[in-house]
Amino acid sequence: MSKQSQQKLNNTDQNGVSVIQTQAHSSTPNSAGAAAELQQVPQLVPVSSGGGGKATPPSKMKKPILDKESDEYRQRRERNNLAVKKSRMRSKQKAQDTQQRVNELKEENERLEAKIKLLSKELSVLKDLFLEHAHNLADNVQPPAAAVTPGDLCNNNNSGNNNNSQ
Amino acid sequence: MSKQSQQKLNNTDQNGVSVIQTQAHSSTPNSAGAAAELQQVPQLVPVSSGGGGKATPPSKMKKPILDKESDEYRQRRERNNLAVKKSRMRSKQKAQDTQQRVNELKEENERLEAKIKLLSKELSVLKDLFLEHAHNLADNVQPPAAAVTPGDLCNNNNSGNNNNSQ
DNA sequence: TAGGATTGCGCAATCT
DNA sequence: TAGATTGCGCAATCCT
Repeated sequence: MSKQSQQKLNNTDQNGVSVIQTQAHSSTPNSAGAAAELQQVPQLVPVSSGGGGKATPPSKMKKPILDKESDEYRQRRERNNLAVKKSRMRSKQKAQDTQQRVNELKEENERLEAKIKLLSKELSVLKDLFLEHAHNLADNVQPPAAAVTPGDLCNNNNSGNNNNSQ
Repeated sequence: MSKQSQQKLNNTDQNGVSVIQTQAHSSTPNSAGAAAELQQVPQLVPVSSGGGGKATPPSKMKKPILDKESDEYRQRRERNNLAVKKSRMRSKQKAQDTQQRVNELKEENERLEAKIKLLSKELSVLKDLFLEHAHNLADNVQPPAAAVTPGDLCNNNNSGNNNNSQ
């Protein structure tokens, strides 16, 4: 984390462009409070790309050779810098949100696991109770017909098992 | 995604340092195959920081004034660029992993929810069965003492409820 | 102190 | 045409 003013200048050569140094005007149109100023605007001079004119470009005729002095250039740069900052903030925020989501889901998982444990226990108790009761009945009374067969319950025991296939 | 060579130069002013342009030697010790060459090495000259000597610096006396010509500088830069790339790759990977984790946790959650549903249903059936049976007993036999009170089971019904408190 | 790891930032090429 | 992304280099810090 650092929040220091930083002045940079870079000359990107491209498509045959020579760079000539010029004294800069320290106008600092920076919105952020940058203290130090030291502009150095390299003068871009298009190097003649051979003898031919630039009519009917071979494939794609981009890069009208940007003039780094022009207001338009600076404006474009500034807008882009803003966009970049915005985009990065978003990206960061998103990453943070995703991490948060992981935490939430983990918690939820634990809750669910706990609930499953509880339900399983309840089921188990209930089944034991039922079986015991059924035995008692069998001992004390002779039911004319089979009322409820404990076997049905036993089937329910762990039928829906899930294999952790991973 | 773009993989184009790019030449840059920037002069960072700091702690009172003026920049004077110098003609560069395009030696290009770059390992990466950068086609175009155009070095512009700004000569860094320390501006006298007042009249006092720089003995016993007030706080931190860093920045021995980097010489952008030196091999050491270039080596440092290159190492740092590598480190940066590495760090960014990691960061990206991590973000990806986190996203993946979210997906996995979501799936797991669904599985757990399904299991809970199943268990709940089983419990419900079992309880109904038990209650019915208890009624039958009550109708047909007069138990000397209370054998099992169905109320106990009803208590177990939905005890462990969970509130989604975000 | 040295040196790798992070982070913020600007530029330019692309993408949308 | 313009904003959004993305790769990259620089420098300041952070962290060992």
